[in-house]
Amino acid sequence: MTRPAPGGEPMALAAAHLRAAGLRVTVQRMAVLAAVSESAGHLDADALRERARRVTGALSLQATYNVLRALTEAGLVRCTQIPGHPARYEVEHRDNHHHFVCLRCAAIRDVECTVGAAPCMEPRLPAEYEVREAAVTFWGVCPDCRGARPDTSSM
Amino acid sequence: MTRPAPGGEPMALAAAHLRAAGLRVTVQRMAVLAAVSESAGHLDADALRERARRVTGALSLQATYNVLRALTEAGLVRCTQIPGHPARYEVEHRDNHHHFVCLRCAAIRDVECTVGAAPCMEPRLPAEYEVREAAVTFWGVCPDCRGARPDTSSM
DNA sequence: TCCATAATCTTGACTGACTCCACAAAAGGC
DNA sequence: GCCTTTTGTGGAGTCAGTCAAGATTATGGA
Repeated sequence: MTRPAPGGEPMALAAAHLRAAGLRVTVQRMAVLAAVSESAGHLDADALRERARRVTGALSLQATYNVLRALTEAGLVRCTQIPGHPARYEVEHRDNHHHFVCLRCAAIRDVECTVGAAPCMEPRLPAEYEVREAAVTFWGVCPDCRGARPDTSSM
Repeated sequence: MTRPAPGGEPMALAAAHLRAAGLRVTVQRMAVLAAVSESAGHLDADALRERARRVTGALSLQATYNVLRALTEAGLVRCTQIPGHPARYEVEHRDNHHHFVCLRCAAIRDVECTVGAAPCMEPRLPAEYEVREAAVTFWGVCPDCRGARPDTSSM
């Protein structure tokens, strides 16, 4: 039996990532980062807090937000804000992918870039505008929701 | 002197639009719709309420939200939700344009479609996904902000 | 023109997501 | 191991938006 700590390897990995990013290594940060990594992505702050608590025991909501902001600023985590829903977090892969959001269940699914590596990065704007990022969000209905209820909504 | 009502022609126009959309014509609705039309677009509910109040005198925030929802559902107004900012409204032109958002001052500017009429509408998703809309948001720095402060932020 | 009725507006309380603040706790360099 | 600085905690507060109930008002028919 060689389980060093609750959370095991993901925690060690998280610690390494934190250190590499020049962040202080705390139980809370490891736990939250591990939670983001382990989930398939797209969990909100509260869900991540719940998961992290399995390791830390207690974890304030404030701390969760602090950690997530630190991780986001360090480039370890990507924050996806979908209008009308709490912000969700996923591991930063730097692949510039986009998102499909289900209008019914609000599920999020990653979508590969439609065109090349940085799609739609050539808006028709005067040169003075400095474009740094393009976020594409596809709105629609996911297979699960289509199956459950053919199509009642018209929006 | 033939000024029929405070607000004048825009109000009459708004009334006509409301009637055409099958909505009841109320002072509040005319005032809000006129406010959306007169502004260059991209005002939030509170700003629109302020403008509408010049005509209606009093107007509750709740009524403003009700009216904006009715107008949006009727297809007269388009609601643009930028993560981290209150929802903003503009007249629906059905031209499928997108938005540029300044990271510093949060100003919004319309952007013509990058490719054809419905850009990026071909995400690499299984056929079971029903895509209804694609929203493209460009994040960057507007000319005003670049001029005022060369470039201090790195985000 | 008046009236009945259903849609709309007002007021006030409430929710959810997130932030601010001050103090306590802990990480990491010496 | 000590000390400085960064982090985390708990509680109050903010902001955008919603819910609910009763008062008003637009609209179609008599």
